[in-house]
Amino acid sequence: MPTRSVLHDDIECEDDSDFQIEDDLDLSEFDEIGKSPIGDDEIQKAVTKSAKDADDTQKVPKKRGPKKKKMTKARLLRLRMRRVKANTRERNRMHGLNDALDNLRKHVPCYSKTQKLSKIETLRLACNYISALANILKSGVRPDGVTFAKALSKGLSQNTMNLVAGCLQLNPRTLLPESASYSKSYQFLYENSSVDYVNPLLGTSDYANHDFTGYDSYSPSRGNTCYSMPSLNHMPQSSVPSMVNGYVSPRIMSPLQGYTPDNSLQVEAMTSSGFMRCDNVMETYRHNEPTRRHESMLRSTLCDNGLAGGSNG
DNA sequence: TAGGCCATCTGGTCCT
DNA sequence: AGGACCAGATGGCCTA
Repeated sequence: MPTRSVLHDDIECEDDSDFQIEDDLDLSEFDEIGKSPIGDDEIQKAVTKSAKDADDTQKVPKKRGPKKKKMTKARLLRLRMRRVKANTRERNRMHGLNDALDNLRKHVPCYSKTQKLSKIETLRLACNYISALANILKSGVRPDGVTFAKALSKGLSQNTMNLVAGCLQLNPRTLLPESASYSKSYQFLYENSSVDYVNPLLGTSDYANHDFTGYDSYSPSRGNTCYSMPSLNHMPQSSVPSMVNGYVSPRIMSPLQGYTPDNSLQVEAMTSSGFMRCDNVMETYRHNEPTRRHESMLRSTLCDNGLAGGSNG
């Protein structure tokens, strides 16, 4: 049975003589607590509190049982100081925990310095991310963006879901169960495009030299290329990706879609040198249902720019 | 204003 | 004895 220590022992005070300051009390140990020295005011607070505690103990009626240690003011002060030290350690411990959590935030798909994920959402997203990646390894199948986003979003709050959707350049509605029609249009964009689409979160060798820990990585202040996303300007702030990772490989040409306030879909294409606006396909896709004509126009535009293979029909 | 999130304090427990 | 870890309580801040 291990001995156990308590920061506040059961106490019993007998008379005023208990409150003589012990001669052997060495207060020098209280000069520095943990890594951060405590100020005079903190010591004074501790002394004041210990004195109050000592006063309070006089009101406690005596109990039967083994005789408890006498509680002197000095002893109370010592315990109080011990408590202060423990508080400092606990603070530092929690800071370490938070640092680790911050580190984890940088390794999950949705990292933003401006819109920090909460602790619980960070842990949930990390779990989902690990599961999703494990499934990919296990199945060897690369999921489409919507499927991947849904896997990431399991059990997340709506705000975090929006963030995930923004990271993957999806309309947040695509992650809702009742959004089959939205998913459909995205499936078209991802699966039927003749361009070499690469899921932003499923890095390939093309991404080896890039940091995909978060879209902040591509902010101008970090010296990376910054692409504009005009068609996303009207999206709810929580859904706007300040920059989306994964679209930087020179060979990547990806259809990019954004939503206007009336929920219409616009399509742009993007290359390593920036967005290429496909003017002749900028007609809005009402209700997100791209027509054969839209598809054909998009393909021909991409081909004209040497960014995609020939038309598939 | 209620609820979510967070930092901090605190006492209990376990371990060395 | 003392440190690490944990969970409950509390108060502050922010947002819908």
